[in-house]
Amino acid sequence: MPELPEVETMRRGIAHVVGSVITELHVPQGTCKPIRIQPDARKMRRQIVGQTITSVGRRGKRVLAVLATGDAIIFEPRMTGLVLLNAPPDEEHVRVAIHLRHSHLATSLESQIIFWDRRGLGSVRVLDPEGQAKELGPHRLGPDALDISVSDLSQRFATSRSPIKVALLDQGRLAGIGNLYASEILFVAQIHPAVSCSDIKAAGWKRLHAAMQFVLTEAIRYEGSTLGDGTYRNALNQQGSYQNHHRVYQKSENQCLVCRRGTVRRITQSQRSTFFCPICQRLRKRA
DNA sequence: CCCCAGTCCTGCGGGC
DNA sequence: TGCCCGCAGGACTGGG
Repeated sequence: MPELPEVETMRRGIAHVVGSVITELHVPQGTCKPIRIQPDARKMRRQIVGQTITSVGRRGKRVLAVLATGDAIIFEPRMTGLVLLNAPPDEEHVRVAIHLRHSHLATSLESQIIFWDRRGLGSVRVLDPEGQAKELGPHRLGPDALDISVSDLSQRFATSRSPIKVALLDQGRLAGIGNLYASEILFVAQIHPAVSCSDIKAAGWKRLHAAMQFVLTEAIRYEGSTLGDGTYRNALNQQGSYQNHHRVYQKSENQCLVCRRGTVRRITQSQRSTFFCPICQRLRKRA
């Protein structure tokens, strides 16, 4: 389930395609239901083949390859999507292959950006600047979790009466956090996941902000989390290792690593699993 | 506007 | 051995 650290790792993994020219677009017709492609393969091919990639970026949980025309290819992995350089885990779930010529290299190497997706909930779209402003703009997506300031964070959340864990998943408020990192961040911030946003005080927003920067940066350093199903991979089809450093996620019944007294609990919030330590993360905090 | 349940989609593991 | 069901949780949709 790629979240900010996994998507940032994918972005970094394909970053050196900047300067390359797109020579071909393949949309294989596999056995599984096709993913969302916009526009259709023929129009997309017309729009991107022959164009140079001028930058590779990230917005929340999406990877962007921006072309010299100003158009951008937007990869949205959702649950099981991967943005790879060559080497997909298997052929049957390759959804899009973008062939490149590294024209800036004397050797003229060829390679491909591959969008691979087992479950097929992800999408690949090419949007012009107007479409990008509409789909990625501030009214659709909140600020990136690695860019937001403490004051902006508290202002955007404090008026909500939702539980903080649920609110953190709202990409319109804040972009990049998903189910796994929401639990990890709240644990480090020592905030109970069921606390209403409106009950969090200034000190709490400060801790949450610091924990968010800390956990996301740490997770990027370990190239993200490859969970038990082994789906998530970096651009070279290698596993991340942050799963070895999780503090609470999928650690129900484990002893808490910080207080050594509490037992990690799993609860369900908005039909999603949340993990926390009931001793470190009290509903009523620090009287 | 705000919030929640339902939906999409595939692969895996449990129960019988 | 095979089948069905539930579960995983990204983002979107419809309804209260």
